[in-house]
This record gives sequence, structure tokens and C-alpha cells, in this order.
Amino acid sequence: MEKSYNEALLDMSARKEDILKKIYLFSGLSDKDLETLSRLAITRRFSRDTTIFWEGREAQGFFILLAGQVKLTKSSPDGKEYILRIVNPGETFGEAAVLAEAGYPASAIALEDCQTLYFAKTDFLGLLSASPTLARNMLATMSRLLFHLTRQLEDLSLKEVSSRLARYVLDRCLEKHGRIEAGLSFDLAITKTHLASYLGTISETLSRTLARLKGLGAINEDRGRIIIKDPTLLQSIAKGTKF
Amino acid sequence: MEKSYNEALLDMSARKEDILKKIYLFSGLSDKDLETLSRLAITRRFSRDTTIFWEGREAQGFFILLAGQVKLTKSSPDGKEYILRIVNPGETFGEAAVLAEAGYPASAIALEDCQTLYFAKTDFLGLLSASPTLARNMLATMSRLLFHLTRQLEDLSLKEVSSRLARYVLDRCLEKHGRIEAGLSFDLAITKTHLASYLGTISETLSRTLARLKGLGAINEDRGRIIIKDPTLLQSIAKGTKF
DNA sequence: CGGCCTGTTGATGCGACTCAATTCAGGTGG
DNA sequence: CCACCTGAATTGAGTCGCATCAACAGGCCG
Repeated sequence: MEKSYNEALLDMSARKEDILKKIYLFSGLSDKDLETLSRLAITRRFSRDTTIFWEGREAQGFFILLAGQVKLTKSSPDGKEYILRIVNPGETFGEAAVLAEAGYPASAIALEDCQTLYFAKTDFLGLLSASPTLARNMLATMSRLLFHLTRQLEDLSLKEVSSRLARYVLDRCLEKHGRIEAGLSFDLAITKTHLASYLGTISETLSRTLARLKGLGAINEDRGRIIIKDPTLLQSIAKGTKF
Repeated sequence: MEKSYNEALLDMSARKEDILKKIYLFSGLSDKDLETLSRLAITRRFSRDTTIFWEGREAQGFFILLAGQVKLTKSSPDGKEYILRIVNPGETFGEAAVLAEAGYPASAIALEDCQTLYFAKTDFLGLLSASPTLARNMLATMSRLLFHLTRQLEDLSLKEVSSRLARYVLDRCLEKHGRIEAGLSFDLAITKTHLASYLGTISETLSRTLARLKGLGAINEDRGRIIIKDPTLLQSIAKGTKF
């Protein structure tokens, strides 16, 4: 498995404070708050395929991913799984469960060897009431999650697989290059089986759909590397036009 | 259309402060904060079928529903719609968009004549930084929304219509009676066409699925009134067992 | 009464999942 | 360096769930 594309975002040898400063959730915090946070942060490592927490388990704290890759999943009794979100370095996960007095809404599983910072619930809640900025950041983080989930729901209920895939391709391109343009390329950064679970389908269907997009001349693909060929076509497929 | 089941939750003739006190989002606030809020709150009415806000529009504020019923929807170019949430009296909507610097993630449409309280974004954000309790409540509200969306995603991606319907029936029963038990009954409180959109399907399929649950002896149904007959069976259908 | 909206039922077709077989890529050890 | 193994990816054939299209029944209201 390829390394995730932003692996080098965080310098692991840096002081905790300097790492924390780069996390969106902690932006704009006073030095004093950052200092407190860095005292509370616990370094935790997880090796590949380890479950970091189980869906339903009472949330004791939340994580910041420093290195590696994590999937947040729901799975059904008969073995199918749906990937809610792929967590990349610099992002937080498990935050929502800490706020609600409930269990984690999904399981978190390490896709690679991972390094994280962990904040215990009680520690964090205390700081939250003391720092309006932190609370404000947390609200912003959560609303973005809400938007993300809302969009996924829209896609799952109203669009078919090809649209979801096209949207995913466009999103990743935008994320990587800041623009959409013929000729731009990027890596999938996850296995196709995982991508399938993320798009709410299975690997066979994804394989066929990918082949179809290639056939239509919308993209090229070789061993997980995507090249945009026809952005306009992709956008219209993403909107739901049939071909 | 039947009146929503908790229509009488709020006494409209009461003073604004007394109404606000009963809203979860404002629970535990000081009298001073409540007083400020009641000064900021603007009464707004919408008649049936009016669009309260459009998806994508920049969020200027958010609403508390006092009376009536509102649907939050996404719709596709070809006319299909997905209902994210049905808002009942006492609940807030549009909150998330106020926190993110983005547009509303979905459209809000009045299903009946509605009465609301409206808070302008800037007013509310000011109060938010001044009151840690309010911020804390807001975070709790948003995490519950997150949980709700997460569950819907799980259902949509992993379960079929009969499971989703069974789950819905069980949820409503729990909400109405606080327990699940054979013989308990309740009203759907929305039209079947709307329920179909909420479950990510269409009215024809819902109709057939409902008939099938009746045939299996799991429920009885007559003109929108559901009677639980076999809770165990319902639960196993909701979990994904095929029949 | 006649129009309108909601809901039901039937026939048909399509998209996507299932199952099974095969190929491919990467990693291991002789 | 090649033979081997394992998990991922692809491809084909068959099936199923659900959307679509169409016709029709019932309740409500002007």
C-alpha cells in the first residue's frame, strides 16, 4: 500500500506545542492554552489493522492523527462495511462522541501504522469551557463534518455509483491541485476495495465503473493513479447525467 | 394532513423567555442570557409549502420551530428529493450553517403553516462567545445531529428498505411511548410519500414494503396509524435479517 | 359532481450485488 | 533471479431489489 499523500505534513520530531499549532482545531489559541493542551496530550501508537475504538463503546477521549491513515467504519452483521471517513494526518477523529454523552458512532481502524495524540474526555471538556476560541473551533470542525455527511447522504440516496465516483475524483483533484483541469493527475491513496466501501458499493462494481469512465474518455487510470481527461464530462456525470 | 403529534408542546401565548427556556439549546442559561436571547429573537411565520431557505444560500441566521412542521431536503436535477430531517416543534434548524462560513446544506420547506423564532447570525455568534453554556449546548446539539446522520448513512449504505422501515417504526414507537411492546400504536405524523423520501426510497416501494411487513405479522397499519404486533421480528428485520 | 392529491397494485427494465473464475502485483524465501 | 504465495483487482454470468411507468381506487374540497 502506497503511503498517504500528505504523510510529511507533520514533523514528528517537533515539540508537542509546535505540532498542535498546526492542527486546525487548535488554531488561534493562546500560548497558555497550547501549553496546557500539550501537557494533556498523550502519544499513542497503533499498528496496522488495529482497532483504535469500537462503535458503541463509551467515548473516553479523542485523537489527532499525526502519521498513518485511519478509517472510520460501520459494519453490518453479514460482513459488509461502510467507510464514513478516511482520516489523514493533521485531522481529528472521535471528537463528536466526546461531546455527546454517548458511545462512538463508528469504529476506527488503523490502515497503516499510526501515531496519534490522545486527549482524555474530562481533560478536554474542562479546557473547552475555559476557552471560547477552542469551543468556536470545535463548532466549526463539527459543522464541516455535518456538511460532509450531508453530502454523502445526498449522493447515496439520489445518485448512482458513477456519479459518486466522478464526484470523488473531482474532489481529490481539487484537494491536491486546487483546481480541476485536463491532464492533472493524483493517486487514490487508498485501495480500491476501501474506496468502494467509502462510495457505498463493492470493489467489483467500482472496477466496472472505473472502466466505464475510462471508456467514456473522462479519465485515465493506471495502478491507482488517476489522470483527468475531460473535466466537463466528469462534472456532468457527477451531477447525475446518464450515459 | 394530520397535525404533528407534539403540536401542543409550546404555548404560543407565553412570553418569549418562557418559550426559550423549554428549548434544549437554551437549557441551563442564566436569566440574563435568556433575556438577551428573547430580545434578539424575531417571530417569523411561513405558510404551507413555502421555502424557508434554499440549499446553498448563504446562511444569515437560524430558526426555532414553534408550531407546524418543516422538512430539510436535498433534491436532484431530475426531481427526486431526499429528506434529511423532519423538524418538529421545539427543535432548531439551520444551526450548523451559521457556524460554518458556508451556505445552508439543504433546503427547508414548511409542510404546514409554521411559526418560528429567528436569530440573526451575527447576534447569535456574539452571544455564543459570551456564554460557555450556550456553546456547550450547541456542541451537544450538533453531535446529536452527527449521530443521526451517521445512522442514516449506515442504513442507506448497508440496509434495504424493509430494514430502514422497521427501524423507523421502532424509533417512532420508542419516541412516543418510551418502550417497544406489542400492541402499542402511534401515527406516522407525515404522509407516506414524505416518509418514503426520508427512507431514501419512493412511495410505491414504501407501500409494498409496508404491505409485506403486515403480511409477515410484524405490524398492522390503517390510514397512517401503526400498531406494533411483533417487536422481536421487527428488531430482527431492522438488523438486516432477510425474509 | 368533478378535480386533485395520496396511496395502492401490476408489469417491466435497469443498476448493482452475488458468486465464481482468472489475472495481476507485491513480497518472500529458496 | 525465479518460483511461489497472498491479497487485490478484474471480468463474466446470473439474480435480485428497487425504480419506472402506467392504471386505478379512495378521501377531501371547492
